[in-house]
This record gives sequence, structure tokens and C-alpha cells, in this order.
Amino acid sequence: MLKRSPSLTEQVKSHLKQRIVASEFEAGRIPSESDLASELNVSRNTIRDALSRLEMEGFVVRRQGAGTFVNQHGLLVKTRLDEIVPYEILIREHGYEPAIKLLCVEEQPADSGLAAALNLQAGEPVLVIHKLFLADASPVIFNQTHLPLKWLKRPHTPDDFLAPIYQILPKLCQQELAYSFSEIVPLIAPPWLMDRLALPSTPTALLALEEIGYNPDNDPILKACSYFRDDLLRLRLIRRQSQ
Amino acid sequence: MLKRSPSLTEQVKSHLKQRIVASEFEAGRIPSESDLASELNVSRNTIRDALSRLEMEGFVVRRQGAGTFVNQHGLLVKTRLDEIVPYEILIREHGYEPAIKLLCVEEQPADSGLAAALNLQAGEPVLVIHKLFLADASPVIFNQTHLPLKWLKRPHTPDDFLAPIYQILPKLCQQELAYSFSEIVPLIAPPWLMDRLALPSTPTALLALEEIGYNPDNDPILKACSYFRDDLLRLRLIRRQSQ
DNA sequence: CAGTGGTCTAGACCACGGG
DNA sequence: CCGTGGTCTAGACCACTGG
Repeated sequence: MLKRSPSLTEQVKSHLKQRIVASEFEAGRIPSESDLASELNVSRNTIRDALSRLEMEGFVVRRQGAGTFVNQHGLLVKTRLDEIVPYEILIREHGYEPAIKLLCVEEQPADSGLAAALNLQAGEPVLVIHKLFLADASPVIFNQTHLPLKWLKRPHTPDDFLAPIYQILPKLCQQELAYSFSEIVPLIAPPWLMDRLALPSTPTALLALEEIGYNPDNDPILKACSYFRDDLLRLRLIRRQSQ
Repeated sequence: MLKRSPSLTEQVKSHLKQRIVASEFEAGRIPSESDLASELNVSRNTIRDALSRLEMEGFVVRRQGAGTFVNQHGLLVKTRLDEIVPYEILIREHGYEPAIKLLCVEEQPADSGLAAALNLQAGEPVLVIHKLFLADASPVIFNQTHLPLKWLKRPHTPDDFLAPIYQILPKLCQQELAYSFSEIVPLIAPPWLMDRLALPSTPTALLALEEIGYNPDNDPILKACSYFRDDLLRLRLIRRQSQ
């Protein structure tokens, strides 16, 4: 427990997470922060940082004066929308076997909306990647990613685009995805989407996630739209009192 | 800058937020953490805590070795889904004048699903509160809150239920809302909802937020379903790299 | 290279909970 | 009352950015 680089805090966090899911703590009570600090030979602040993150993720509840406790409800939540998680993992955590189908990769000129969102000249060429994610062979997510061609530093093959976008970016573009702003939009599946997602021909409501992704320098580098079949995947999040 | 109770961190945070929205920082650059620490007479850790929260909320971007900067994109985002915010404020931040209409408050026995979600006996009485939120007089959110009758410690009048639920709970139930787990569900408005939300008679997609609210002791205390007209309100959130 | 944010420590005091 | 988590401090070292 003395290596660097995963940070100490991160090591403590995964250590505790492991013990939590293994139900190692009697009656859901986690040892006091001071006890953990001396047990793991780190300062109490480091323990507190780790516990704060576990609390944010819903694994733990803290009560001043009483103690820190395992959050049974948090353990049941499969997937949270407030983190960028590869869709394969999201699908697997819902109990399905994930698969990806790369439908098409094409070059298009940016329309004015896209150009404005990504700080481009109108008409600048953009790579559009169409992907379909399957859960146990049923289509569940259709994803459309717009990536300005100017970011591509290397020639690419279709296989490159099977990976999650945040793995593609460092390799092909020497860019990194730091965060994204996402809009959540409900829609009635139009015919072309019913087709892509193999929906029954009755009108169906879908969730769309429209995201602009930024690099650590705070420049917009991509736009992504994802359409979810919510009968197979449920999007969840934890909301907290603001102040 | 020496009072307690809003915490020092919280005071520093709102102080900085104020200066950010007033565009006080040249070229979006925020002074270094050490400078802020001596300027505000607090330790660097306190400054860092405040900046971390501002970063979480999207107001600020930090880059190791370079500095801390105002996030222009973050300032444009009106409302974030990952915090519990009163719907009135959400509506106002979208540029409308909010209003609330209390439609009805009735007592019902809990069905089995509700009983399981809230740890109740099947059939236990539950108060169901129906509220409609208006933006410039147009209905935008229909909210249905299920509150077990056993929590009510005092007699209530309809007026009590005009306030946000997290203000009602302390007064009427001596309870506090700590956090909630929310499912995001798209749906096609059924006739009764089209009626409530004054939707046109063409099929319309809506967002539903289905929440279970917990108190600090981690007991479920209420269930709430809210239906949003997304043509007037857009729900947004910031997603970050998990690790 | 100097200056920035990132991490960690040791120690202090406070506010709250439960016995 | 004691033990818990909540807050804050002062100081240290590291990793990274930029000129």
C-alpha cells in the first residue's frame, strides 16, 4: 500500500470498494476514519477523500456523529449516467452480452449547427461514425459520432473505430476526452431509427443523449448522438441536495 | 470572510462564482491557488475544495502546470440534472416565470410495487400529491409524489404542499431528503397526460423522472414521478471520465 | 527554469449522535 | 460523555506546463 501512480486515494478507494462488495463489514458498518487511517498507514485526509468518492458513487452513506455505512441501495444500481462509461460495459452490467457493429464511416461537410457547436468553419469536413451496440444480439444503442477531420493525425482503418471514442482519440488524434455536456431528449422513433434498432412497428419512445465532448484544454472536439432502447437499458443517476 | 456556518469552503466558492459570472478575471484566468489563499486568508486546501466544487459544476477548468480557467461553456448551461433543484428555479433559469398549481392531494393504499420500493406493508396508506408546474402559464412539468402517511407528524392543509417536497418534509414529517436515485424514462404521452400538460393531440415524446428519495439514515421516504415537456425544458448534465 | 495544480501528511478544533 | 464525521490549517513534495 505504498506505491504511487494510482494515487493513494484511488488505491484506498478500490480497496474499500472491494471489501464492501465482498460484504466484509459487519452490519454494513465501516470502521471509523481514524481506524482506517492507522490500519492502512495513510493520513485521515486520504481516507476521507476515498470515502467521499465512494459516497458520490452511492456505495456508502456517512452520518456525522454516527459513522459510515454501506449503502445497500447503491449496490443495486447498475449504471449511472453521470459518468462516461463505455457502452459495452453498460450493456454487460445490465446482464447482456455486448457486441458492436460498425455500420459506416463517412466524410461529410459540417452543417452550420455542427460548425457552431465545434468551433468549425461551415462546410469543414467531418468524419461521421455510425455504430450499433447489441445486447445478446438485439440492437439497443445506435450511436452517431461527429469528429472533425482536422483532428485526425494518422491514416485510419475501419477497425480503429470499433473501440470506444475516448480510446480512439489518443491513438488517432492525440487528443483526450475530459468531459462532455449532455442533453437528454426523449423522442418518438422515426422510421429510419425503428429500422436501425429493429423496433416493432408500433410507435416507440426512445431516449437520445446529445453530447459535446471537450478536451482538457476546454476545446470542443466531437459531437455524439446516442439513441437508447429503454426497454432493455435503464439510465439512472444519483441526485443530491445542491447545497 | 471569517464567519462559520456556511463553511469557509462554501463562502469561498460563492465568492469566486460571483467574480466569475461578473467576468472579473482577465482572459478567463483565475489567480493561482496560493494567491487566492493569501488574498482570502484561508489555507490552500480550502481554496482547492472550493475550486473542486466549481469544477464539478462546470464553471471552471483546471490544468496541472498551467492554471485554473473559467469555463465559458459551463456558464451557458442552464440546468443540471445531477442536483436536486426546485422545479421553480429550473423553470426560471430557462427564462420563464414559474407558477405552481396543486391539483389534488389524496390518500391511497400502497400497491405492491410502491410498498416494496418504500419498505411498506402492502396496502399501507400513502398520500399522493399531484402538482402542475407552469412556465409563463404553460404547463411544463406534472409531478406525482407518493408520501407514506406514517411520516406525517402534523395535520396538514393543502397550502403546505405548494412548497418543494424537501421543504415540506422537515416541517410536516421531521424528515430530511438526503439524495435520490432516479430513473430516466422516455414515454409517449398517454391521453391523461396530454390533457394535464395541455399537449397538442399529435403523439408527443416526454421525459419521465422516477425517483426514490432517501433520508440521511438511508431509509426510503418517498417516491416521485415527474413528467417533463422537453420542448420547453431541456435537461442537461456533465459527464466525466470515470477514473 | 519558475510557477502551477496534484497529492499527502499531522495535527487541531468543532458539531453531532448515541449510550 | 465519548467517538464519530465535518472543517480547517500549515507545510511538504511531486508532476506538469510554459517560456
